[in-house]
Amino acid sequence: MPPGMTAQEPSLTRSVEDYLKAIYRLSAQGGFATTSDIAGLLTLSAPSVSAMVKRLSEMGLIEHVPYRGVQLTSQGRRAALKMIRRHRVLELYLTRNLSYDWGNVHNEAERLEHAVSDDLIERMAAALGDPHYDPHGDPIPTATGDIEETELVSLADAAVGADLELRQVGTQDAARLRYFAEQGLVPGVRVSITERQPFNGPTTVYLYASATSRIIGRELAQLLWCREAQ
Amino acid sequence: MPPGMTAQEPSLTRSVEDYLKAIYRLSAQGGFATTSDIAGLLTLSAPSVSAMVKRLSEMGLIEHVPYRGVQLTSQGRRAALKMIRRHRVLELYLTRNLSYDWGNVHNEAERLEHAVSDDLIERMAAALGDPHYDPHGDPIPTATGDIEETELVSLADAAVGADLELRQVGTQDAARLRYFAEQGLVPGVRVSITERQPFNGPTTVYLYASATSRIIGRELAQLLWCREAQ
DNA sequence: TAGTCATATTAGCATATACTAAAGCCACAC
DNA sequence: GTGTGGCTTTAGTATATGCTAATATGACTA
Repeated sequence: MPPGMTAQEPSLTRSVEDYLKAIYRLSAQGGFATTSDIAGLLTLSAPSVSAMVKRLSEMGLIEHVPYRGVQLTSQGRRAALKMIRRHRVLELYLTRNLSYDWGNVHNEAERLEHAVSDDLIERMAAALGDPHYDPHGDPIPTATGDIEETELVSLADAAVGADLELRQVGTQDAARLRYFAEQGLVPGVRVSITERQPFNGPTTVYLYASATSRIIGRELAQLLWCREAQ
Repeated sequence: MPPGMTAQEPSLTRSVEDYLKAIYRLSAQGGFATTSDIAGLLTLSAPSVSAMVKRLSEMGLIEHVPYRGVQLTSQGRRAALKMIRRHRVLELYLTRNLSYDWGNVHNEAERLEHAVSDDLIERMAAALGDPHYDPHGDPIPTATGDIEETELVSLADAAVGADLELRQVGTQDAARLRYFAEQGLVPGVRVSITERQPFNGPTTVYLYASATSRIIGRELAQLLWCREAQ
């Protein structure tokens, strides 16, 4: 490539963009995103994910360790952050300028983020005064792909009623990790806190993915680090 | 279907939506849209169009007369007008609220029109004060699918520099029709007037599709009815 | 009226993406 | 240290959409 020329990012398909976003979320803490986690997040079958993982790997967007999982390459990370910027700028624009409320805005942004041009996103960002946070308080990556790390809160301390995304499980203990996995409490899942008993009592959470609830004792809840859901 | 329930329009793919729009434009004067006209407008091969025509026909969106061409059914026309409404509302919104100029706005709207929800379009239309015309002066169909017919101007009278879409050929004479077809002057093509000789002289037009120019005498130019290009 | 040529269609194939069913691998448990 | 169960991958298939090459059709021309 001649000097002074920037790499021409190939335009990605909608599916590829969705996979990259999912992998970004699942591996944000530096670990691997597993096939079944991705399948769960995108509501796809594991074999479909396996096939796509192979393609993404050949495209240089992810690193794949068979039977282990995947991580984004810097190219993949850049593409994922671009989609997240698009999503969050769109959510803020639709909320501020077209009276969407937080509940409706996600699906609209989810479709638009694949269709808008970079130019339109920058125009929207400029119209909003180059914002740093979306309507949910999540940080908006810059156009150059930098993002502020989000603070995490443990499930034991988060407010009742909060919509959360589980980001990190704060233990290496296999038994506990297995128990969490059995309960569907893995990084990436979205939960809502429905109740908490007084005097350091258990927290009750609703899992959107399975439409079921879980009661979690304080000791375990303190291990589940979450952030406000996107 | 129980009374009081409205028909659930199945969501169409991006390709299908593009075909319906093209067929609408090509058959706006009541005639048939031919396979090769559609292929030319969408820059696809004729066999690809043939295959899609078969599918659209089975879906009840068009009527197909083999070796003749196609026309929209009322269902297909409704879908086409919905896309045209989306396109024109988007163009106006982007122009008015995000500083797009007429030259840039078409491509952006072309992609967004497949991704926006009805809800978003109605919010944009409301924010614009329920407009009746897009930035090019073309009428915007209503949400219920009504559209005002556009005025046409003959190529002999349109201003030099105008960007036009050929909509209707004002003769039944076979020799003239054949000549127009040979020259690529068929309904749906987009042209720009580059020059006109004085004293009722010929008009020179540039055809975008073939990137060539044509010099057309006044008698023939008067038969070519155009509208401002979308 | 018959031949020729443009246009339309069919045949055969490619790619991207999804699925289910079957087989492979790994790691915990005993 | 081995076995079993769960997760991953492979095999085989389906759909939507595109292409080129070959064939079919129909309409003007001579």
